[in-house]
Amino acid sequence: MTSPLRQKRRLETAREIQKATLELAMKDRLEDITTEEIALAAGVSTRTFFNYYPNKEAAAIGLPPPFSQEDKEALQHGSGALSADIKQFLDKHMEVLARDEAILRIVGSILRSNEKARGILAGFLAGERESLTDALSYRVEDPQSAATLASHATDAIGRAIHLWEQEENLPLAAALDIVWQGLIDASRLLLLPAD
Amino acid sequence: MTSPLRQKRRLETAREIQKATLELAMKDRLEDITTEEIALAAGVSTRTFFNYYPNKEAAAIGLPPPFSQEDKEALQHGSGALSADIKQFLDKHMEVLARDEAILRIVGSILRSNEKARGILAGFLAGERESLTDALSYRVEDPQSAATLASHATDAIGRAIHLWEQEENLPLAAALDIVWQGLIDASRLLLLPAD
DNA sequence: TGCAATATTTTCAGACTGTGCAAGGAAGAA
DNA sequence: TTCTTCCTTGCACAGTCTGAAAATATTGCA
Repeated sequence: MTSPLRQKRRLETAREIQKATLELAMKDRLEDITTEEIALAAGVSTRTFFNYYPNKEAAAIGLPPPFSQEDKEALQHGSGALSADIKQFLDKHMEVLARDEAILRIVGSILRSNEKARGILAGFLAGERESLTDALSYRVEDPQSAATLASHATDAIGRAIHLWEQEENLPLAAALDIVWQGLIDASRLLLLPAD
Repeated sequence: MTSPLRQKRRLETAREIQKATLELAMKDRLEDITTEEIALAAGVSTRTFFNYYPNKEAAAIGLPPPFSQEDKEALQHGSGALSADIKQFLDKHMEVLARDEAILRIVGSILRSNEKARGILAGFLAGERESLTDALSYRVEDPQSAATLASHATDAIGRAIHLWEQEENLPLAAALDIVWQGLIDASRLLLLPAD
């Protein structure tokens, strides 16, 4: 059994390595940095680096916050309008993401140019989406609709981050508001009959 | 200038290499195959392999068909209900994908377990999504809605393929129909007020 | 405190990936 | 044919990642 102290230390080291990775990646592109440099900067051996992350792209992404169990349950048992409840769920998650804006920005820029990093994040998001689908299945009978909504939700987060990266002085929460409105409008458009 | 003949030869070789990659990947997992083995099986040198694809994951994915320019223009200038026109656009694309069902199935299974491959495909899809967003911008004023719809569209394709992989005897086109219906239903759910 | 058990980090060796470069070969153009 | 261009190849080399075992550090407990 791993003691809580050790788990905490592990998380700290993981974060140290991510920090070192991102700092180096701000000067050079991630591709031009070697794992050796990162390990050196983080103060661990190369082998230890690989004990924490399978590759430097994963190190750059770090350990993104998963959807909160509590929030998922709240969504599951919510009784408001579905769209309002989902929006609230996303707001909560955005709040968590906003705690590490600096990291989010750098990771975002890396994701834009690095396919491998995108793939790793996509894998993580697929898992999150699945867990969200499960939660939504309690409120939506049709599995396809539940899956669609979960997909819309993770998508909205991604697009909100994208918008926030582009627009100076637009807070994350506000970016989500805009994206969300776009989603609602798009839904309306999809239900519109021909002119 | 590259002569048409050479371009054709190049495409053929690219396909040969993909074929060799997929054949080997059907026995072993892609991770356990070396580029050397693939090159040998494809009858080219390792160095040539890397002239065609930057890595074995890209070789497995090959050159996925992009959205047809013609179809995008038809969507752009279409005058039917937006949802019907998008659906038709997707139907057309699915038809193209269905021409290589065998490859699609193997690639699908690889994508499920291989992050790097996912990343490569994600990058490709991001480009396609962008071009679709441009096309939709002619019919939808709000950029967010256009981006949302484009995202929904590529998403639907992905989910349709996923469904088709799971359900025995469900044609690709039928899978898209189901997924699309889920999308429409989800749109309706999002516009619903609280109970 | 100090020992034993356990977890972590490091060292080392080695297989595999991916690129630059220069030589050789094949197809198309003149 | 001869020239040109593109493609393929072999070779060398830097970098990635893994397995195994030795060296350290941490924890729980006497």
